[in-house]
Amino acid sequence: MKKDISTEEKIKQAASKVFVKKGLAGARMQEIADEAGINKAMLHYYYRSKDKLFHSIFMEVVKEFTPKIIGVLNADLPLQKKIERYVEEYIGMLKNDPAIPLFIFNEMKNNPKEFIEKVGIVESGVLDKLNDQLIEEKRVGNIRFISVHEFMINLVSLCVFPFLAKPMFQGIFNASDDEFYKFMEMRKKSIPVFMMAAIS
Amino acid sequence: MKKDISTEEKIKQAASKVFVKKGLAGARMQEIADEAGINKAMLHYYYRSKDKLFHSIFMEVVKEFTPKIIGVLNADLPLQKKIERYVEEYIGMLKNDPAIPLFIFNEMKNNPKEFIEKVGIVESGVLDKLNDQLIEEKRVGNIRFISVHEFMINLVSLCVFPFLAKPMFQGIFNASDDEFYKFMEMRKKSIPVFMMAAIS
DNA sequence: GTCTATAAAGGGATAGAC
DNA sequence: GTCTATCCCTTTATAGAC
Repeated sequence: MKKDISTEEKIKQAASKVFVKKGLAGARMQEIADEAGINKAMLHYYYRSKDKLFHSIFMEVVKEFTPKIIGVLNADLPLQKKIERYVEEYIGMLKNDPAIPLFIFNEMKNNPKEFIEKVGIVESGVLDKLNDQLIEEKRVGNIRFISVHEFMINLVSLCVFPFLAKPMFQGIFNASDDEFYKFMEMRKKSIPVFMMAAIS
Repeated sequence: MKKDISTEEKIKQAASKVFVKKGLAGARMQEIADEAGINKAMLHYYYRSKDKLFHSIFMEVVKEFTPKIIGVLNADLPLQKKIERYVEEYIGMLKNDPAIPLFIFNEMKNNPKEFIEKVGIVESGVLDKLNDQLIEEKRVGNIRFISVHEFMINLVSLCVFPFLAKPMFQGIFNASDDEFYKFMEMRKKSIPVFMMAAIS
């Protein structure tokens, strides 16, 4: 931990690291304090309880993570380019933080209501532009019909699932981290091909 | 809890339910005891520790779950039928136990080595038959080339990911359990279509 | 704001009666 | 085998000095 950043920032970084790795129930305040290079009492001084600290971190992670996921969807790009950029960015981001999806899905499962209330619906309009685009491409005969929901869940599935299954994947194929990331690098190319073929 | 089953069986059922829901770190021995309708001491009488109980349950869940996943792969079926049956069975199974994938991926992340040692590699031959089939279909021109690894991870992604993301999905689209399962029922049809188009 | 020391609660594990 | 009572370590949280 660098000395030139504020204590609160040190706590945030440390807590984020430990919570993402261990989850709420598995994390220890002592471990977070150690990771931050401070002592436990400071954690309670800045955030009154473990729950509050967790909640704060969780929101921060989610809010940093979700906008990146939907940004490209509204870009003014032809469908194929949009898919390519989306996959490229999404997988690139996950290579830096491979544990985030499992973290989010877990804690969302443990507390679905709060999540929805606090993070709020990703405004229901985000898929509108993409929806129009799919309809238009279908009209001119470039693709067959597919609902925007199915399209999105398939696209996200193909990008994210391997990261969720990373330990199993590496176990079964006896693959190192390097090999796994090389595989995902390949998928930046193969997923768009797969997607385009699937809807053409 | 029924009275006509053995205590050990009651413990297994209760522990399985609680561990799958809460994970190892989040589960409480007291909660398992309550769920089983017995007291904590009995848990230690049958399984010396929480870790041992968890380990036993985890192995049981994995061993019951994985064979079903690979069974169809070696069936003697044309590719399309094989995909259809696979998707049908996999999604059908997950509708009964939607929390299993997250449970397995979580605890595998927490202890990847042990998992590999104990569960063992899903023998490296399981994909051979499917691999041959993909090569043959490519040779006769029915499909384009796709490695058996990509094929499998894509197929599994499309089936499993929605269950991992279930809470988020339901939150974003404000969907009830019924609606979610209806959506997955549709996917039993749409995934095979999507897959076949993607590789043709 | 930051520390040490300690309280208070939680939760896994065991002893011992029946 | 099953229970109650209890031990005792772990972990969260607070008090109080500096």
